[in-house]
Amino acid sequence: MKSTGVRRGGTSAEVGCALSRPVPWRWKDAFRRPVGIRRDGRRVVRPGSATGECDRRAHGDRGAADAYDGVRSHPERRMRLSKSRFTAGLQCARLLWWRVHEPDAPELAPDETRQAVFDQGHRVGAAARARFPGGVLIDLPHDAFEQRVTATRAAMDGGAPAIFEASFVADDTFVAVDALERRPGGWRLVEVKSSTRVKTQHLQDVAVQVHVVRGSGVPVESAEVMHVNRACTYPDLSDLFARVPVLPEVERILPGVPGRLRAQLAMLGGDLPTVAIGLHCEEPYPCPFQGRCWPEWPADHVRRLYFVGKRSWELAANGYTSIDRLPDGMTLHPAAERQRRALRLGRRIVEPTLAVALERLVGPLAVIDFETVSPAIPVWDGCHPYDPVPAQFSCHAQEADGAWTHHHWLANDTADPRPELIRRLADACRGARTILAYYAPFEAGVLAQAALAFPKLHDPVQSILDRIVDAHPLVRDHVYDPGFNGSFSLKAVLPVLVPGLGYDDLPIAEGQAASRHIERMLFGDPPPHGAERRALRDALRRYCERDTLGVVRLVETLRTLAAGAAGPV
DNA sequence: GCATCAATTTCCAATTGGTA
DNA sequence: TACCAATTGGAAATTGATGC
Repeated sequence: MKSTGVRRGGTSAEVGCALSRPVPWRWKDAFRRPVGIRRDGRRVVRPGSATGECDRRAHGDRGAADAYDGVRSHPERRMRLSKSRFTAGLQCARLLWWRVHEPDAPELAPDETRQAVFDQGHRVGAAARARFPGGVLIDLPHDAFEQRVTATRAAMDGGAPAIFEASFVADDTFVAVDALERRPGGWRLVEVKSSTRVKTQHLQDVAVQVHVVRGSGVPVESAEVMHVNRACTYPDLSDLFARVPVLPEVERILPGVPGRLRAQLAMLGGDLPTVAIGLHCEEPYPCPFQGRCWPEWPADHVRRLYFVGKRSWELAANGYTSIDRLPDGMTLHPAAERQRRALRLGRRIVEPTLAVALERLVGPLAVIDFETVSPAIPVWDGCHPYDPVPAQFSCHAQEADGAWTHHHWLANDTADPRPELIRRLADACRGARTILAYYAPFEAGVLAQAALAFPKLHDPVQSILDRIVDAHPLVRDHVYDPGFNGSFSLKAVLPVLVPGLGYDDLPIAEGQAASRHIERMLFGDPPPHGAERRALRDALRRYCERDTLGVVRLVETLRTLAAGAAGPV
């Protein structure tokens, strides 16, 4: 919900910046229209309200279109839009233009993480089909439009109770409906989503399908979003899906669909359009072409302000582009305030409070890290869709003499990994008085859930939870280095505070990639074998080990910094 | 994609303050 | 005293950052 900037019960919030007495800065003050009305009736212009550089940059065409004149000069193909193109076009005209005119753009090739999301979606889609007995799949090549439409008609005429990938064309737009279900009074259109709830963008998705299906002469009497149901608990998968009727909401959107389709087709007939960058670059989905439209944000740009989120767009639009030029009265998150000070000083800030915070870390220490798998369709007892289940851990544990020993375990088959993992982890942490994890709520949550599923594991889990401490606030609440670029994630912090200990040298360098590889190793069809499997397991071990070693070195660095900060400045 | 936690914002009702 | 606007404070909802 977007803030209107006006509170209930009065209009005076509209004139806040010009009140005669000082008022505390509120975030929304930065976002109101650049021109306000003072209580005395005079117009005021807020500072920095001239055309923002943000807008000027947005016009920064890179001439990419020129390279594709050849594509554009081809004779017009009649069928230009599809369901996914339509929704892309709703997000941004440039995104749609590039998708159509430059389909082989490297930005459009899914990276490992996006591919994993798509794969998960395909598995969910296949499971959804099993919920429609007797359904017929239109199993033809993706781009065989005419044959698919013909096959769909044949299936409808042949009395199929449900048709998967039911294909239709109208208004130069092709859609393939996930499931079209025969009903007494017509047909029910079902859109399958691997999300756990209906989202607003799903409604547009359904709307364009209803428009095209009805435009093909097929009566659509209801429409549903069929999404994954988090309440479902393995082994009972009978309620894996929830089905939500959405036709009333969709009917409200439908009148606008033909105009949007026409506008998109007209836009595609022209040159690359100009669109200002903004929030739509990130919502509802991060645009793969950000690299073409966005400048390289300087270290002091408000885009890099910690905890700023989408407000950065409004700040920039109102002329506030530099963090150190934000008004002094603007209250920031304490870490963002420290970031602003560090940028103004041009150096790292270490608060004297760091030493106090480090006193909590009573040795011997252990540092732990998990890698998890979160299948949309649960596979182990007591699990719900997307529950993260630990399948690998790394632990650096301090011996009595202060030396570090590394412990590690990685699942190797489809058995539930939790009992074995927790037994080994409890062993590894036996001598530790403090157990550190970076962003410990994640590890703690995963452990607590395992104890719920396996009551026998309660005691070892509780013993770990009693000693666990989060390393993340040690950095966020006490240290800022301009090299952090507004992030306190381990991947942002470690290369700055522990130079030389990054992730660049590792074949697997990121948690989501690790998760995807573990899933492939355990459930792949076929799973990797032989040398490939050994290499994969080695890469996973090295990644997880780097995370815990990183926290070990990080704590050492923090102790050195704290000792320096405690002395005379 | 999802979950969690903490921070922030919004909402709503109660209270306070000013004016007629 | 009645009324309205402004302020306050707590609850609920949303957002942002982090993890996978």
